[in-house]
Amino acid sequence: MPDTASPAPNVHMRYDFAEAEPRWQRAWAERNCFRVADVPGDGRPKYYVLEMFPYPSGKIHMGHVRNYTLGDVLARYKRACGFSVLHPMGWDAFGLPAENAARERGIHPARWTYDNIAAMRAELRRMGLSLDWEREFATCDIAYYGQQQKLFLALLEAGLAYRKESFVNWDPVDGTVLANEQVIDGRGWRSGAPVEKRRLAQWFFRITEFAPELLAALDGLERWPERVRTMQAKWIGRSEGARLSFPLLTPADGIDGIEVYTTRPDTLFGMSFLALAPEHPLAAAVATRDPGAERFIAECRRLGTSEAAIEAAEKQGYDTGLSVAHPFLKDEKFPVWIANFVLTEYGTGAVFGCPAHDQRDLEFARKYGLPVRPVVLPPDESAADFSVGCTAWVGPGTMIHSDFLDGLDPESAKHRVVAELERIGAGRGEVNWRLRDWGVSRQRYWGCPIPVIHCATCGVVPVPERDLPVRLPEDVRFDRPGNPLADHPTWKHVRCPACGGAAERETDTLDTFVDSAWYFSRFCSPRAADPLDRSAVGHWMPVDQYIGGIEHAILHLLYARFFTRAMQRTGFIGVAEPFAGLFTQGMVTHESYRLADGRWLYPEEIERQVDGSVVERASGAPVIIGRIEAMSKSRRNTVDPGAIIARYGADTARWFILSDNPPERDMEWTEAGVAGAHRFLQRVQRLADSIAAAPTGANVPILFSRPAQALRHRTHQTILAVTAALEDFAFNSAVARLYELAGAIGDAEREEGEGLAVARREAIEILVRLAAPMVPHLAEELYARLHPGTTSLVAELPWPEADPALAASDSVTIAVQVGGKLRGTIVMPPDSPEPEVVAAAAAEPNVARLLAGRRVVRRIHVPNRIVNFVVAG
RNA sequence: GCGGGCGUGGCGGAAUUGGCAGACGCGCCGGACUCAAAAUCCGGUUCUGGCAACAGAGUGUCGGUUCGACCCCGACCGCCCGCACCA
Repeated sequence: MPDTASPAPNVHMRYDFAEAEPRWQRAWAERNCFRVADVPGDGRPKYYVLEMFPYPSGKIHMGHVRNYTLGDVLARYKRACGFSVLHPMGWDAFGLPAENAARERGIHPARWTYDNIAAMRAELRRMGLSLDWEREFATCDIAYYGQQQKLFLALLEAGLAYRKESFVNWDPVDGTVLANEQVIDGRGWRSGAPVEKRRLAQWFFRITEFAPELLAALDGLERWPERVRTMQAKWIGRSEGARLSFPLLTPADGIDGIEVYTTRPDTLFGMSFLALAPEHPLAAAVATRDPGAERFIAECRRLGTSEAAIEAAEKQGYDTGLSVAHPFLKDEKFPVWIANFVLTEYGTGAVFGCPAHDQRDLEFARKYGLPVRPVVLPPDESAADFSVGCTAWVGPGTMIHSDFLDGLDPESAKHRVVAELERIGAGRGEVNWRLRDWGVSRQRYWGCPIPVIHCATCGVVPVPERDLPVRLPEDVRFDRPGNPLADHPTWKHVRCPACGGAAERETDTLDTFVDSAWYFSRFCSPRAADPLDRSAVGHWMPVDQYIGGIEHAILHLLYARFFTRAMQRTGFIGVAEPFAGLFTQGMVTHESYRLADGRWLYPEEIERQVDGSVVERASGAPVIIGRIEAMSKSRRNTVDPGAIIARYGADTARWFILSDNPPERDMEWTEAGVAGAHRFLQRVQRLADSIAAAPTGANVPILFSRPAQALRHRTHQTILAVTAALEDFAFNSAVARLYELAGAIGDAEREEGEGLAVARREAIEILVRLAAPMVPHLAEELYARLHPGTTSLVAELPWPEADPALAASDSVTIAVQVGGKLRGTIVMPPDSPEPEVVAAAAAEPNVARLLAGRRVVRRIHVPNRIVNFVVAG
């Protein structure tokens, strides 16, 4: 039997993370370390740190681990710095996968969702995140979506929500409508199915009303990545131009003119044709009596605009036979075409074609033999021989063949022609936006019911306050396609609140992006009887630091910005912008592995041979190492955080994920990296235990020996460096500084001198406390071992402060250059006078050798950094 | 096509923003301990020449500004991301 006697003080106690981590998690919970009030009265400055809340798929993935670790480091650090920190967690719980589970496995969406939440909550708790769990909610809680219905009605009343019939993006696989933002490369963002166009009555949020301020306010979001701001700006898409109308020479079908939007009114005299979108009302009217037009329009619809963008760069058109007059060229008439490249949603759904100065118009004109008339003469060209070949001229120049515009530059010509159009009443200057109103109707069960009632006599009637919330029925069937709410035998049949007659509930539910467009403000007062408590959101909002994936750069972040403004206008909140700071983390990647037959293997199914090759563990078959790419189930290059935490502990997972590289970049998850992180944490633990066991003597020594001083200097410099790194989100640099300090403590173990024991105890304690935001459990454990009997928790301690005297260096190393090349270094007291530094530099042996016999023409001295002798020749 | 970002050892990356390029980690090489291995500890590790001191080259390429450039300017090459018939 091994010796089982109690360990001697200098024998290292093993740190059992599996026992210790849950123990410290309980300790934090018992002391309510992370709880804050809705409206705190303690006068501490507030800091709201939020990570994008997860969809409850059932298991956390490494992306979650990275996201929540980053946020947790920040939350713990800010708390130590004296902030009162709001750090909540919840669940983005409505959505399609729950309905798919219901269809495929017969589980009720609610059951599936809440089971998943329970499983994921346990995994998140195991990570030791400093969350205020009392604020937790799921968006599928009636307490949440019921409040959301109140917000919807407020928006409806304010005219920010409305219903209209329109062409919508229809996802034939998911059987629902998608917002423009949810169509990616012509396909549904979830299903990947090609999107079709359908005409349906839908609910919309009037996000376009805020387009100017959503764009303008981007400039003020200084703590947002430039990338995200430019993406949003492009998405909102402001353009300046003119709207003008072209009268039809022979009014047809009750339409006597066509409105056109253009950003190039200066090229109006270069007009060659007018083109309508296939969905334009006049095109539809023509189609009723022209089978050719009807066929053409049907063909365009079949392809769909987005699909056509991919397939057919080819322009196609159909001549309606109609013509329009020109506002200035009175003797001329221009043909009206239907063209597949004209978008119905942008501008007026009709354009005038100026082939000489627009590439699309040029391609169209060449194909159908339409005239090409240049009106902008490029610099260095002569009007006599300038002609347009197969490339339109879109650059600067001088206006020609343009009557009263001749001689102007295009920019001045724009203003001039707009003024003229306004004078004769044919058009006006107009700003246009790419942003469309946000379609929020979804023909789905597992979402927030839209709280309105359709009455044959009264129209759309809001559900009265007393009848809220509109609760989802629980007894629904998923054995038929389509919306189970519409299919429900009784749920939708109600009395009209206005006239008392028979009426029907709206059966559409809200896009789940609505749920995530305001959850951050609900976290301020999650149990309030109203959607938001004014004083709570007044205290906590905006979110000081929001952290999440770049994939939400447009959709979620733009919707949240809009919805906050809408809530501001309807009086629920006092701020316009929800997120003062935004940090977008990189993805977690991993090598991928596949067998010769193409089958992908999970990392745990492979084995690395001594020669570096890889085989399948079960069969010994050779494995091809694939690309390092984002973890995905289809490539099986995922690593389960639960398994990592079980094997190495939460602290190791956190430490590795922080140490590998800067958090905004993609990181590669490697087995070697995790093992290395784990080794380091064990080393810190051994250091702490040996120091805890060593006597320090009764008193602090009066005199510290040279090595003791050096260690203290390093310790206090580390405080400064780690603090700066954390402020900068440079967690990998913070980690590097802590490695250095651990190395210095280890080195000091081999030294001797007065005060070393005290210096080492100070160093390890500082190390533990600086590492605490990153590895909170180990920090608590080691702090407790260093202070037997303490009742303090590191989670409650203030952030260490550097002693300026100790942090200051008593010497600096100055580089010495000769002719700009490094030739040696000298060590001097800081801020030494220039003559002394230069003299010492010149005396440095190698420098002196190289200066011998050469004329120094100039001496550059940068204090504490460099001396450069510029020599002649 | 338009917009944004990025190019530094075998790898991830650092460099106080114009002042010692390669911190720190991974990997690799060598050593100590061990019967041996693991673990741990110590040392080395940009390239070339040299026992060394040291010298030369070096931050995608070419050029420029500067006493001095990974950093600033110009041109180009490559990679990543976003948008894309937006009139």
